[in-house]
Amino acid sequence: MRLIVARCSVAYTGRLTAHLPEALRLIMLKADGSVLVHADAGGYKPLNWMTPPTAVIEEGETITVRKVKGEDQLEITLHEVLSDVTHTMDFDAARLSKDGVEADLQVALADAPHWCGEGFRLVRREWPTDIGPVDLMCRDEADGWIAVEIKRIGTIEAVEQLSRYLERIRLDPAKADCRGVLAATIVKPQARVLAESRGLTWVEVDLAVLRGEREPALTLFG
Amino acid sequence: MRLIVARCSVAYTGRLTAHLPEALRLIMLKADGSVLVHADAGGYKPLNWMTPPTAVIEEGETITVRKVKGEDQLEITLHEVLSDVTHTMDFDAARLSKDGVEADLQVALADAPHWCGEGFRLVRREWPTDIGPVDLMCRDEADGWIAVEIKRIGTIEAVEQLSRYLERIRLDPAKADCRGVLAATIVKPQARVLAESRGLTWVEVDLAVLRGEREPALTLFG
DNA sequence: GTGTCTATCTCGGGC
DNA sequence: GCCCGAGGTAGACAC
Repeated sequence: MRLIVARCSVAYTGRLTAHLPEALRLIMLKADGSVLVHADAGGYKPLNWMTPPTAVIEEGETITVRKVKGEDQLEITLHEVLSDVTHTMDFDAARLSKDGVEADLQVALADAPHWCGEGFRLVRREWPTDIGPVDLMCRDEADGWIAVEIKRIGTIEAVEQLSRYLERIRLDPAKADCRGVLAATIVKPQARVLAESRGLTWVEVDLAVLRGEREPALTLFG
Repeated sequence: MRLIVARCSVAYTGRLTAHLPEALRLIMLKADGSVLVHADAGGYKPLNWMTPPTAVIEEGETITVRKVKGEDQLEITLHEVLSDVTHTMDFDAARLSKDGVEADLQVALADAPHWCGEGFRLVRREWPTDIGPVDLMCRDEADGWIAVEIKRIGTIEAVEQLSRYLERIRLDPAKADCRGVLAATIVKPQARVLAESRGLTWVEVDLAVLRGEREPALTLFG
Protein backbone atom coordinates (compact mmCIF):
# COMPACT_ATOMS: atom_id res chain seq x y z
CA MET A 1 0.00 0.00 0.00
CA ARG A 2 1.29 3.37 -1.03
CA LEU A 3 0.38 6.36 1.13
CA ILE A 4 0.93 9.84 -0.26
CA VAL A 5 0.29 12.91 1.85
CA ALA A 6 0.12 15.83 -0.53
CA ARG A 7 -1.40 19.15 -1.39
CA CYS A 8 -3.47 18.08 -4.37
CA SER A 9 -6.49 18.74 -6.54
CA VAL A 10 -8.69 16.02 -7.98
CA ALA A 11 -11.10 15.81 -10.90
CA TYR A 12 -13.51 12.95 -11.53
CA THR A 13 -15.45 12.37 -14.70
CA GLY A 14 -17.72 9.42 -15.37
CA ARG A 15 -21.16 8.76 -13.97
CA LEU A 16 -21.09 12.43 -13.00
CA THR A 17 -18.44 15.13 -12.84
CA ALA A 18 -16.81 16.25 -9.59
CA HIS A 19 -14.01 18.59 -8.72
CA LEU A 20 -11.93 18.90 -5.58
CA PRO A 21 -9.89 22.10 -5.14
CA GLU A 22 -6.32 22.15 -3.89
CA ALA A 23 -5.83 21.06 -0.27
CA LEU A 24 -3.71 18.75 1.88
CA ARG A 25 -5.05 15.20 1.74
CA LEU A 26 -4.14 11.52 1.93
CA ILE A 27 -3.93 9.52 -1.29
CA MET A 28 -4.10 5.78 -0.80
CA LEU A 29 -3.09 3.39 -3.57
CA LYS A 30 -3.90 -0.20 -2.68
CA ALA A 31 -2.23 -3.29 -4.06
CA ASP A 32 -5.49 -4.34 -5.71
CA GLY A 33 -5.63 -1.15 -7.79
CA SER A 34 -8.03 0.79 -5.56
CA VAL A 35 -7.31 4.50 -5.23
CA LEU A 36 -8.84 6.55 -2.42
CA VAL A 37 -8.48 10.24 -1.62
CA HIS A 38 -9.27 11.01 2.03
CA ALA A 39 -9.48 14.33 3.87
CA ASP A 40 -8.72 14.67 7.59
CA ALA A 41 -12.44 14.97 8.23
CA GLY A 42 -15.53 13.66 6.54
CA GLY A 43 -15.76 10.30 8.20
CA TYR A 44 -16.08 6.99 6.45
CA LYS A 45 -16.07 8.04 2.83
CA PRO A 46 -13.21 9.01 0.58
CA LEU A 47 -13.78 12.34 -1.20
CA ASN A 48 -12.87 10.70 -4.48
CA TRP A 49 -11.98 7.15 -5.37
CA MET A 50 -11.79 4.45 -7.98
CA THR A 51 -12.54 0.80 -7.35
CA PRO A 52 -10.64 -1.98 -9.14
CA PRO A 53 -9.93 -3.01 -11.77
CA THR A 54 -8.04 0.16 -12.63
CA ALA A 55 -5.06 1.35 -14.65
CA VAL A 56 -2.89 3.83 -12.78
CA ILE A 57 -0.55 6.06 -14.78
CA GLU A 58 1.88 8.43 -13.11
CA GLU A 59 3.37 11.24 -15.19
CA GLY A 60 5.28 13.97 -13.41
CA GLU A 61 2.95 15.58 -10.91
CA THR A 62 -0.19 13.90 -12.28
CA ILE A 63 -1.67 10.54 -11.32
CA THR A 64 -4.35 9.35 -13.72
CA VAL A 65 -6.57 6.47 -12.67
CA ARG A 66 -8.79 4.87 -15.31
CA LYS A 67 -11.34 2.17 -14.91
CA VAL A 68 -10.28 -0.77 -17.08
CA LYS A 69 -13.81 -0.98 -18.47
CA GLY A 70 -15.82 2.18 -18.92
CA GLU A 71 -15.30 5.92 -19.06
CA ASP A 72 -14.59 6.64 -15.41
CA GLN A 73 -11.45 8.63 -14.83
CA LEU A 74 -9.78 10.21 -11.82
CA GLU A 75 -7.10 12.80 -12.30
CA ILE A 76 -5.01 13.71 -9.28
CA THR A 77 -2.65 16.67 -9.55
CA LEU A 78 0.07 16.79 -6.90
CA HIS A 79 1.08 20.32 -6.00
CA GLU A 80 3.32 19.51 -3.03
CA VAL A 81 4.23 16.08 -1.71
CA LEU A 82 4.86 15.93 2.05
CA SER A 83 5.23 12.16 2.34
CA ASP A 84 5.24 9.19 0.00
CA VAL A 85 5.73 5.78 1.58
CA THR A 86 4.97 2.21 0.54
CA HIS A 87 4.25 -0.64 2.94
CA THR A 88 4.10 -4.25 1.90
CA MET A 89 1.14 -6.01 3.49
CA ASP A 90 -0.31 -9.49 3.39
CA PHE A 91 -2.32 -9.22 0.22
CA ASP A 92 -4.90 -11.77 1.31
CA ALA A 93 -5.75 -10.41 4.73
CA ALA A 94 -7.61 -12.71 7.09
CA ARG A 95 -11.32 -12.39 6.58
CA LEU A 96 -13.74 -10.48 8.76
CA SER A 97 -16.25 -12.61 10.67
CA LYS A 98 -19.63 -11.14 11.57
CA ASP A 99 -22.62 -12.10 13.67
CA GLY A 100 -25.98 -10.36 13.81
CA VAL A 101 -26.61 -9.75 10.13
CA GLU A 102 -29.89 -10.60 8.42
CA ALA A 103 -28.84 -14.18 7.73
CA ASP A 104 -28.36 -14.79 11.48
CA LEU A 105 -31.83 -13.38 12.14
CA GLN A 106 -33.23 -15.80 9.58
CA VAL A 107 -31.60 -18.82 11.23
CA ALA A 108 -32.92 -17.78 14.64
CA LEU A 109 -36.47 -17.20 13.37
CA ALA A 110 -36.48 -20.49 11.49
CA ASP A 111 -35.76 -22.15 14.85
CA ALA A 112 -38.48 -20.17 16.65
CA PRO A 113 -41.13 -19.16 14.09
CA HIS A 114 -43.74 -18.49 16.78
CA TRP A 115 -42.10 -15.07 17.23
CA CYS A 116 -43.50 -14.20 13.79
CA GLY A 117 -47.05 -15.07 14.87
CA GLU A 118 -48.90 -17.23 17.38
CA GLY A 119 -48.89 -20.92 16.52
CA PHE A 120 -46.68 -20.52 13.44
CA ARG A 121 -44.67 -23.57 12.41
CA LEU A 122 -41.95 -23.62 9.77
CA VAL A 123 -42.57 -25.33 6.45
CA ARG A 124 -39.25 -24.31 4.93
CA ARG A 125 -36.63 -21.59 4.67
CA GLU A 126 -35.93 -19.96 1.30
CA TRP A 127 -39.24 -21.06 -0.20
CA PRO A 128 -38.77 -20.67 -3.95
CA THR A 129 -40.93 -18.49 -6.18
CA ASP A 130 -40.23 -17.59 -9.78
CA ILE A 131 -38.86 -14.20 -8.76
CA GLY A 132 -36.70 -15.41 -5.89
CA PRO A 133 -36.97 -17.17 -2.55
CA VAL A 134 -39.20 -16.10 0.34
CA ASP A 135 -37.25 -16.08 3.62
CA LEU A 136 -39.65 -18.34 5.55
CA MET A 137 -42.85 -20.16 4.62
CA CYS A 138 -44.98 -21.07 7.62
CA ARG A 139 -48.44 -22.44 8.44
CA ASP A 140 -50.66 -21.41 11.32
CA GLU A 141 -52.92 -23.41 13.63
CA ALA A 142 -55.68 -23.45 10.99
CA ASP A 143 -53.13 -24.68 8.37
CA GLY A 144 -53.21 -21.29 6.63
CA TRP A 145 -50.07 -20.27 4.73
CA ILE A 146 -47.89 -17.33 5.79
CA ALA A 147 -44.91 -15.91 3.88
CA VAL A 148 -42.37 -14.20 6.16
CA GLU A 149 -39.91 -11.58 4.97
CA ILE A 150 -37.00 -10.98 7.35
CA LYS A 151 -34.95 -7.80 7.61
CA ARG A 152 -32.69 -6.18 10.14
CA ILE A 153 -34.35 -2.85 9.37
CA GLY A 154 -37.88 -3.05 8.01
CA THR A 155 -38.42 -0.34 5.39
CA ILE A 156 -40.93 0.40 2.66
CA GLU A 157 -38.62 -1.56 0.40
CA ALA A 158 -39.13 -4.68 2.48
CA VAL A 159 -42.92 -4.29 2.25
CA GLU A 160 -42.62 -4.03 -1.54
CA GLN A 161 -40.47 -7.13 -1.65
CA LEU A 162 -42.97 -9.11 0.44
CA SER A 163 -45.82 -7.82 -1.73
CA ARG A 164 -44.07 -9.03 -4.89
CA TYR A 165 -43.60 -12.51 -3.45
CA LEU A 166 -47.21 -12.73 -2.25
CA GLU A 167 -48.47 -11.68 -5.67
CA ARG A 168 -46.69 -14.75 -7.06
CA ILE A 169 -47.51 -17.18 -4.28
CA ARG A 170 -51.24 -16.39 -4.42
CA LEU A 171 -51.37 -17.40 -8.08
CA ASP A 172 -51.47 -20.96 -6.72
CA PRO A 173 -55.17 -21.52 -5.79
CA ALA A 174 -54.11 -23.58 -2.75
CA LYS A 175 -52.30 -20.51 -1.44
CA ALA A 176 -54.69 -17.80 -2.62
CA ASP A 177 -55.22 -16.79 1.02
CA CYS A 178 -51.52 -16.76 1.91
CA ARG A 179 -50.81 -14.05 4.47
CA GLY A 180 -47.67 -11.95 4.72
CA VAL A 181 -45.56 -10.99 7.73
CA LEU A 182 -42.63 -8.59 7.86
CA ALA A 183 -40.30 -9.51 10.74
CA ALA A 184 -37.50 -7.08 11.57
CA THR A 185 -35.44 -5.79 14.47
CA ILE A 186 -36.84 -2.34 13.72
CA VAL A 187 -39.90 -1.63 11.56
CA LYS A 188 -39.93 1.97 10.30
CA PRO A 189 -43.12 4.04 10.64
CA GLN A 190 -43.76 4.38 6.91
CA ALA A 191 -43.22 0.67 6.44
CA ARG A 192 -45.85 0.02 9.11
CA VAL A 193 -48.32 2.29 7.34
CA LEU A 194 -47.70 0.70 3.96
CA ALA A 195 -47.82 -2.86 5.35
CA GLU A 196 -51.10 -2.25 7.14
CA SER A 197 -52.64 -0.56 4.11
CA ARG A 198 -51.85 -3.71 2.14
CA GLY A 199 -53.24 -6.06 4.76
CA LEU A 200 -49.80 -7.28 5.79
CA THR A 201 -48.65 -7.87 9.35
CA TRP A 202 -45.38 -6.62 10.83
CA VAL A 203 -43.56 -7.67 13.98
CA GLU A 204 -40.40 -6.48 15.71
CA VAL A 205 -38.04 -9.22 16.89
CA ASP A 206 -34.91 -9.21 19.06
CA LEU A 207 -32.08 -11.57 18.10
CA ALA A 208 -30.98 -12.12 21.69
CA VAL A 209 -34.56 -12.99 22.72
CA LEU A 210 -34.95 -15.35 19.75
CA ARG A 211 -31.85 -17.16 20.89
CA GLY A 212 -33.11 -17.32 24.46
CA GLU A 213 -30.28 -15.12 25.70
CA ARG A 214 -32.60 -12.41 26.98
CA GLU A 215 -36.12 -12.18 28.39
CA PRO A 216 -38.72 -10.49 26.18
CA ALA A 217 -39.40 -6.93 27.28
CA LEU A 218 -43.12 -7.05 26.51
CA THR A 219 -45.86 -9.53 25.77
CA LEU A 220 -46.29 -9.14 22.05
CA PHE A 221 -49.47 -11.13 21.59
CA GLY A 222 -51.89 -10.34 24.32
CA MET B 1 -4.45 12.67 10.50
CA ARG B 2 -2.64 9.83 12.19
CA LEU B 3 -1.60 6.86 10.09
CA ILE B 4 -0.55 3.67 11.83
CA VAL B 5 0.73 0.70 9.88
CA ALA B 6 0.59 -2.26 12.23
CA ARG B 7 0.01 -5.93 12.69
CA CYS B 8 -3.29 -5.73 14.55
CA SER B 9 -6.55 -7.46 15.43
CA VAL B 10 -9.88 -5.68 15.70
CA ALA B 11 -13.18 -6.38 17.43
CA TYR B 12 -16.41 -4.49 16.82
CA THR B 13 -19.54 -4.69 18.93
CA GLY B 14 -22.68 -2.66 18.37
CA ARG B 15 -25.27 -3.09 15.67
CA LEU B 16 -23.63 -6.48 15.21
CA THR B 17 -20.45 -8.12 16.40
CA ALA B 18 -17.43 -8.58 14.14
CA HIS B 19 -13.90 -9.86 14.59
CA LEU B 20 -10.80 -9.34 12.49
CA PRO B 21 -7.83 -11.66 13.12
CA GLU B 22 -4.23 -10.48 13.33
CA ALA B 23 -2.75 -9.10 10.10
CA LEU B 24 -0.82 -6.14 8.75
CA ARG B 25 -3.17 -3.21 8.07
CA LEU B 26 -3.49 0.56 7.96
CA ILE B 27 -5.25 2.31 10.83
CA MET B 28 -6.43 5.82 10.03
CA LEU B 29 -7.41 8.23 12.79
CA LYS B 30 -8.93 11.40 11.40
CA ALA B 31 -9.05 14.78 13.11
CA ASP B 32 -12.85 14.61 13.25
CA GLY B 33 -12.77 11.40 15.30
CA SER B 34 -13.32 8.95 12.45
CA VAL B 35 -11.36 5.71 12.70
CA LEU B 36 -10.89 3.43 9.69
CA VAL B 37 -9.05 0.12 9.40
CA HIS B 38 -8.02 -0.63 5.81
CA ALA B 39 -6.39 -3.70 4.26
CA ASP B 40 -4.16 -3.50 1.18
CA ALA B 41 -7.02 -4.95 -0.87
CA GLY B 42 -10.77 -4.87 -0.66
CA GLY B 43 -11.34 -1.66 -2.55
CA TYR B 44 -13.38 1.21 -1.30
CA LYS B 45 -14.47 -0.06 2.09
CA PRO B 46 -12.65 -0.17 5.39
CA LEU B 47 -12.74 -3.57 7.12
CA ASN B 48 -13.77 -1.92 10.36
CA TRP B 49 -14.55 1.68 11.18
CA MET B 50 -16.30 4.13 13.43
CA THR B 51 -17.87 7.37 12.28
CA PRO B 52 -17.87 10.53 14.45
CA PRO B 53 -18.62 11.61 17.05
CA THR B 54 -16.30 9.20 18.87
CA ALA B 55 -14.15 8.98 21.97
CA VAL B 56 -10.72 7.45 21.33
CA ILE B 57 -8.79 6.00 24.26
CA GLU B 58 -5.28 4.63 23.87
CA GLU B 59 -3.90 2.36 26.60
CA GLY B 60 -0.68 0.51 25.93
CA GLU B 61 -1.17 -1.64 22.86
CA THR B 62 -4.94 -1.14 22.77
CA ILE B 63 -6.92 1.58 21.02
CA THR B 64 -10.57 1.73 22.08
CA VAL B 65 -13.00 3.77 20.01
CA ARG B 66 -16.45 4.42 21.43
CA LYS B 67 -19.37 6.13 19.82
CA VAL B 68 -20.28 9.14 21.98
CA LYS B 69 -23.95 8.15 21.79
CA GLY B 70 -24.85 4.50 21.68
CA GLU B 71 -23.25 1.16 22.37
CA ASP B 72 -20.94 0.89 19.39
CA GLN B 73 -17.34 0.07 20.25
CA LEU B 74 -14.23 -0.73 18.29
CA GLU B 75 -11.26 -2.35 20.00
CA ILE B 76 -7.97 -2.38 18.12
CA THR B 77 -5.10 -4.42 19.51
CA LEU B 78 -1.67 -3.51 18.15
CA HIS B 79 0.71 -6.48 18.01
CA GLU B 80 3.52 -4.83 16.09
CA VAL B 81 3.73 -1.20 14.94
CA LEU B 82 5.71 -0.65 11.73
CA SER B 83 4.94 3.02 11.33
CA ASP B 84 3.05 5.69 13.25
CA VAL B 85 2.99 9.17 11.74
CA THR B 86 0.77 12.21 12.15
CA HIS B 87 0.17 14.84 9.48
CA THR B 88 -1.53 18.12 10.17
CA MET B 89 -4.03 18.94 7.44
CA ASP B 90 -6.46 21.74 6.79
CA PHE B 91 -9.33 20.60 8.98
CA ASP B 92 -11.96 22.25 6.84
CA ALA B 93 -10.88 20.92 3.49
CA ALA B 94 -12.37 22.63 0.47
CA ARG B 95 -15.67 21.01 -0.38
CA LEU B 96 -16.26 18.60 -3.21
CA SER B 97 -18.45 20.02 -5.93
CA LYS B 98 -20.61 17.65 -7.95
CA ASP B 99 -22.72 18.06 -11.01
CA GLY B 100 -25.07 15.62 -12.62
CA VAL B 101 -26.74 14.11 -9.56
CA GLU B 102 -30.48 13.57 -9.29
CA ALA B 103 -31.04 16.97 -7.66
CA ASP B 104 -29.51 18.73 -10.68
CA LEU B 105 -31.86 16.79 -12.92
CA GLN B 106 -34.82 17.80 -10.77
CA VAL B 107 -33.91 21.50 -10.92
CA ALA B 108 -33.51 21.35 -14.70
CA LEU B 109 -36.81 19.51 -15.19
CA ALA B 110 -38.69 21.86 -12.87
CA ASP B 111 -37.48 24.67 -15.15
CA ALA B 112 -38.49 22.83 -18.31
CA PRO B 113 -41.29 20.39 -17.43
CA HIS B 114 -42.33 20.04 -21.06
CA TRP B 115 -39.51 17.50 -21.43
CA CYS B 116 -41.60 15.20 -19.23
CA GLY B 117 -44.61 15.51 -21.52
CA GLU B 118 -46.12 17.88 -24.07
CA GLY B 119 -47.76 20.92 -22.54
CA PHE B 120 -46.82 20.04 -18.96
CA ARG B 121 -46.57 22.91 -16.50
CA LEU B 122 -45.19 22.68 -12.98
CA VAL B 123 -47.53 22.90 -9.99
CA ARG B 124 -44.84 22.24 -7.39
CA ARG B 125 -41.67 20.34 -6.62
CA GLU B 126 -41.65 17.85 -3.73
CA TRP B 127 -45.43 17.45 -3.64
CA PRO B 128 -46.18 15.85 -0.26
CA THR B 129 -48.00 12.56 0.27
CA ASP B 130 -48.27 10.61 3.52
CA ILE B 131 -45.51 8.26 2.42
CA GLY B 132 -43.14 10.95 1.15
CA PRO B 133 -42.89 13.69 -1.47
CA VAL B 134 -43.38 13.25 -5.22
CA ASP B 135 -40.54 14.88 -7.18
CA LEU B 136 -42.74 17.00 -9.46
CA MET B 137 -46.48 17.52 -9.66
CA CYS B 138 -47.61 18.89 -13.02
CA ARG B 139 -50.81 19.58 -14.96
CA ASP B 140 -51.31 19.13 -18.67
CA GLU B 141 -53.20 21.20 -21.26
CA ALA B 142 -56.50 19.63 -20.18
CA ASP B 143 -55.69 20.42 -16.50
CA GLY B 144 -55.12 16.75 -15.79
CA TRP B 145 -52.70 15.91 -12.96
CA ILE B 146 -49.36 14.16 -13.54
CA ALA B 147 -46.95 12.93 -10.89
CA VAL B 148 -43.34 12.84 -12.09
CA GLU B 149 -40.68 10.66 -10.51
CA ILE B 150 -37.11 11.68 -11.37
CA LYS B 151 -34.10 9.37 -11.25
CA ARG B 152 -30.61 9.30 -12.66
CA ILE B 153 -31.09 5.62 -13.44
CA GLY B 154 -34.66 4.49 -13.93
CA THR B 155 -35.07 1.01 -12.47
CA ILE B 156 -37.96 -1.22 -11.48
CA GLU B 157 -37.57 0.37 -8.07
CA ALA B 158 -38.38 3.79 -9.48
CA VAL B 159 -41.52 2.41 -11.12
CA GLU B 160 -42.54 0.86 -7.79
CA GLN B 161 -41.94 4.16 -6.02
CA LEU B 162 -44.03 6.08 -8.56
CA SER B 163 -46.77 3.44 -8.28
CA ARG B 164 -46.83 3.86 -4.49
CA TYR B 165 -47.22 7.60 -4.78
CA LEU B 166 -50.00 7.29 -7.35
CA GLU B 167 -51.78 4.76 -5.15
CA ARG B 168 -51.93 7.48 -2.49
CA ILE B 169 -52.58 10.48 -4.71
CA ARG B 170 -55.52 8.80 -6.43
CA LEU B 171 -57.29 8.34 -3.09
CA ASP B 172 -58.25 12.02 -3.53
CA PRO B 173 -61.27 11.97 -5.88
CA ALA B 174 -60.07 15.18 -7.55
CA LYS B 175 -56.89 13.34 -8.57
CA ALA B 176 -58.34 9.89 -9.23
CA ASP B 177 -57.15 10.18 -12.85
CA CYS B 178 -53.64 11.36 -11.95
CA ARG B 179 -51.11 10.01 -14.44
CA GLY B 180 -47.54 9.01 -13.73
CA VAL B 181 -44.29 9.71 -15.57
CA LEU B 182 -40.84 8.32 -14.86
CA ALA B 183 -38.12 10.70 -16.11
CA ALA B 184 -34.52 9.47 -16.02
CA THR B 185 -31.21 9.78 -17.84
CA ILE B 186 -31.37 6.07 -18.50
CA VAL B 187 -34.51 3.96 -18.22
CA LYS B 188 -33.67 0.27 -17.90
CA PRO B 189 -35.47 -2.16 -20.23
CA GLN B 190 -37.24 -3.96 -17.38
CA ALA B 191 -38.39 -0.65 -15.94
CA ARG B 192 -39.87 0.30 -19.32
CA VAL B 193 -41.82 -2.93 -19.50
CA LEU B 194 -43.12 -2.63 -15.94
CA ALA B 195 -44.05 1.04 -16.37
CA GLU B 196 -45.95 0.35 -19.57
CA SER B 197 -47.75 -2.64 -18.05
CA ARG B 198 -48.96 -0.32 -15.28
CA GLY B 199 -50.10 2.40 -17.65
CA LEU B 200 -47.24 4.69 -16.67
CA THR B 201 -45.16 6.74 -19.08
CA TRP B 202 -41.37 6.89 -19.10
CA VAL B 203 -39.06 9.36 -20.78
CA GLU B 204 -35.28 9.60 -21.08
CA VAL B 205 -33.89 13.07 -20.51
CA ASP B 206 -30.42 14.50 -21.07
CA LEU B 207 -29.18 17.05 -18.55
CA ALA B 208 -27.19 19.00 -21.15
CA VAL B 209 -30.23 19.20 -23.44
CA LEU B 210 -32.52 20.29 -20.57
CA ARG B 211 -30.09 23.11 -19.89
CA GLY B 212 -29.98 24.04 -23.55
CA GLU B 213 -26.30 23.16 -23.78
CA ARG B 214 -26.85 20.53 -26.42
CA GLU B 215 -29.31 19.86 -29.22
CA PRO B 216 -31.71 16.96 -28.70
CA ALA B 217 -30.59 13.87 -30.59
CA LEU B 218 -34.10 12.73 -31.43
CA THR B 219 -37.62 14.05 -31.52
CA LEU B 220 -39.15 12.49 -28.45
CA PHE B 221 -42.77 13.30 -29.10
CA GLY B 222 -43.57 12.53 -32.66
C1' DG C 1 -22.34 -10.20 -18.18
C1' DT C 2 -26.91 -8.45 -15.97
C1' DG C 3 -30.09 -8.31 -12.17
C1' DT C 4 -31.12 -8.40 -7.32
C1' DC C 5 -30.32 -7.54 -2.60
C1' DT C 6 -27.59 -6.54 1.73
C1' DA C 7 -25.05 -2.99 4.38
C1' DT C 8 -22.25 -1.70 11.35
C1' DC C 9 -24.42 0.92 4.55
C1' DT C 10 -22.96 6.60 4.94
C1' DC C 11 -24.57 11.06 4.31
C1' DG C 12 -27.55 15.05 3.93
C1' DG C 13 -32.00 17.34 4.38
C1' DG C 14 -36.51 18.04 6.46
C1' DC C 15 -39.63 18.20 10.14
C1' DG D 1 -34.06 14.15 17.59
C1' DC D 2 -35.85 10.78 14.15
C1' DC D 3 -37.18 9.63 9.57
C1' DC D 4 -36.51 9.37 4.78
C1' DG D 5 -34.22 9.08 0.30
C1' DA D 6 -29.86 9.43 -2.68
C1' DG D 7 -25.49 7.38 -3.64
C1' DG D 8 -20.12 7.82 -8.82
C1' DT D 9 -23.69 3.81 -3.52
C1' DA D 10 -20.01 -0.79 -3.00
C1' DG D 11 -19.91 -5.66 -2.77
C1' DA D 12 -21.80 -10.42 -3.01
C1' DC D 13 -24.30 -13.86 -5.14
C1' DA D 14 -27.58 -16.00 -8.42
C1' DC D 15 -28.86 -16.71 -13.13
